[in-house]
Amino acid sequence: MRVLIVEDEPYLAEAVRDGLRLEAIAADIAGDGDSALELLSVNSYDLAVLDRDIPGPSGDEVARRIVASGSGIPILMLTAADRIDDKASGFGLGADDYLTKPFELRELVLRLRALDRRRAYARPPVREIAGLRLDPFRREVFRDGRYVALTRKQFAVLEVLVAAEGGVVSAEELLERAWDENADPLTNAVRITVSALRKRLGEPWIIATVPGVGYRIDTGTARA
Amino acid sequence: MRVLIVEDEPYLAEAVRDGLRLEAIAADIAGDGDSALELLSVNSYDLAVLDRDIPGPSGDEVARRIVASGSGIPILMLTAADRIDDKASGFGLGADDYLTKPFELRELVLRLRALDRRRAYARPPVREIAGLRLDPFRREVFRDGRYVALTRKQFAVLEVLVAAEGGVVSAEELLERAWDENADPLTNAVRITVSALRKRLGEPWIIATVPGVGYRIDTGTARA
DNA sequence: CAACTGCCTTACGCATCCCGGACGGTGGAG
DNA sequence: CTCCACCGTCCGGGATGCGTAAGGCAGTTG
Repeated sequence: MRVLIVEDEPYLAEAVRDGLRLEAIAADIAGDGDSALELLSVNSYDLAVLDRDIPGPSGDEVARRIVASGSGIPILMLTAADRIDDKASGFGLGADDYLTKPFELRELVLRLRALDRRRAYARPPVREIAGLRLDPFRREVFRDGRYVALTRKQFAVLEVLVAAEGGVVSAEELLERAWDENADPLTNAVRITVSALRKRLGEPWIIATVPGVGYRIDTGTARA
Repeated sequence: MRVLIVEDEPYLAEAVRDGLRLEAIAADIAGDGDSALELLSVNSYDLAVLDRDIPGPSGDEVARRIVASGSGIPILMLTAADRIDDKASGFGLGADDYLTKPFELRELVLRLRALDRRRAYARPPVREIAGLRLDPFRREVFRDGRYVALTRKQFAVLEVLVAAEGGVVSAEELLERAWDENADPLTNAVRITVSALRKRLGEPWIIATVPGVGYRIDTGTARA
């Protein structure tokens, strides 16, 4: 489990990190909103712990960005006790849990584990590959962070391709997985759907054709 | 915050009560198991502090009853130091925390506050998502802070959708959860209710249709 | 009993999706 | 160069699924 801690007070942040380390939870620290957003874009985290009151973009703003990114990373908000009335707005921004300072490290760990479990069990994993993010639970697809509306068949086909993690999938296999049993083997439905998919997902094209074999998600490794 | 103290030694009980009062925590005292159960049935408490060794029904028995009542009131157990080996059994009976005598008042307060926070988290009576606030207990719904009157069915459906936290819920699943067993599988009651819900909740529409799949709360991640 | 509300079935309009057919483009083999 | 296999894309009709209006039935209230 890997966590991003966004907290502007170094002493507190490091104390939390050290505590989490004992629980085998890896944690990175961002001291302000900008570095938080940068770290989020570079690394992949399972959870985010956000102090609301930080330099640069506020904790609220960072939370909004995380939610909008569609990554589905759960957020635990930290706030000073005297601002507890902000609780509603915190949840409204997409925070999944809330903790008021001062808090016990033990409790933080419990909540983080709870959030991680909830994410892991309740939701099918969000798959990411080559700038493509596919959320089976919400049935949403993002290309480079932008939402892409897909039809049912298009989503089904893309789901199979993404599940293959860049491996080649034959037209027959696509037919078998994304269509029901009684599909005409010599249909060109696959070609049409793939064509539509490419168009919807925009350029650069992310679905590569392997002549005579099938299709695969282009992860860029094959490009010169 | 209101706490029930179950402790047969009057001096200790009152010392604790006075100490808690300074922390703005209201406390009632029960000297034995029977009066504890009576007070629990009459008043509503946020927490219970139980001495294991009391006259009448034991602390263990009282704890069992509290858990069985389904009220979800967290329990902090007190025990003499020489019986610390009972710790496991105490937790087994549903105690949420544990303290051995003698203890410092300061520590008791800290633990009570922690328990109260955890309770607030463990069963959030109010769910919030995307500007929607839903109170299952009072059967009330607010959209952006404004009250919205809903019928029973409408509320039930919205409850399921909100519980899914933005995930897609199929019409079948809605039927299964918001209607009783004998629902016609090919009814369009769901569509009618969703339609009415959308109208009641006003614009912008907060329930999105995922064609061929189901419905979900629109958290806004799909726009922008 | 009358009026009302909540709830569901029937029915219909409408948008969208899906796929067969046809056509054009491309690259390799002869 | 010509042929051919394979692939991408446009078009149009049929099918599907969704939204909503209208009416009836049951339970509740005054």
